[in-house]
Amino acid sequence: MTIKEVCEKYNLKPDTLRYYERVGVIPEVTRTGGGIRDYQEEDIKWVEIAVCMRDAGVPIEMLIEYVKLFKQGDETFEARANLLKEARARIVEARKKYDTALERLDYKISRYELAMKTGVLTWE
Amino acid sequence: MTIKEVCEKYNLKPDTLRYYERVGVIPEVTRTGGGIRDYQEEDIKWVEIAVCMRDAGVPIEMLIEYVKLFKQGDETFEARANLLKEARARIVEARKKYDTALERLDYKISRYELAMKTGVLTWE
DNA sequence: ACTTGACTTGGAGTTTACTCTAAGGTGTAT
DNA sequence: ATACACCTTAGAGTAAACTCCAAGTCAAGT
Repeated sequence: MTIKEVCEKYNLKPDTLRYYERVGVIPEVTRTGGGIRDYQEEDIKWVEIAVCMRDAGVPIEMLIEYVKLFKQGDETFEARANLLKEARARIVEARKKYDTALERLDYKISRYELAMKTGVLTWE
Repeated sequence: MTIKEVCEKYNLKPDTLRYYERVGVIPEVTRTGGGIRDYQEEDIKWVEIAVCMRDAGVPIEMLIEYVKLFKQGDETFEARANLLKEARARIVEARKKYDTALERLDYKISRYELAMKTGVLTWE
């Protein structure tokens, strides 16, 4: 799979994928004889993880750390698990804040709906 | 309430609050005769909204737009409601991605827990 | 009155995560 | 073999959201 195809699949720009590889968010991608990236299933799995985690706000640095540990082999199972647990905790925290904001927005929107009928905006 | 006190309350830096005011994320804050910020209840409400929305990833630009509309008065109820609805939709979308990431993390973590017992890491 | 610490402004600097540019190589269809 | 689109790298540039700095002002305590 070419870089373009992978980008289309995950809605990324080629520059982003090259950047991910360069800084180590994903391991080195398989290449053709001529040096052109040819993403294998394994490579695509890594892209998928990266995209999924980035979409949940996991910082680049954390993903780089994970790939680093992965490359060090089986000695790092625990370290990797801990890293994932930390990422998990962060996402749970962020999600709580999203819920708070949603509640607040729902209340405000309902007040505006009312105000659009009565002409008067009131709180609480 | 001084800028420092408000910052302590919401875990912000004074520079952040001044920045919010400067770019219009919150309206102008009440000042003492000497020109020093003295946050009133009303001012603090705005800070609270800003923090809450920022924590949910609502961009600065959107908050600025909201304050702009607010300043224009009662003609903008609908526009404000629409803005809030858009913010809401974005947060809902982002939250979905957080849920996906959490599922994925839970699966991975469980696999690592297993691997730490068996010594072998396997997927699916 | 004077020290001390917190406040003010305008503007420059930083961080994170891309995103673009220039100069050149690859590969496939005519 | 010659376009042509697409690929490569190194390195520079950008956007968003702060964050810091310098130079000066304000206010509370002694």
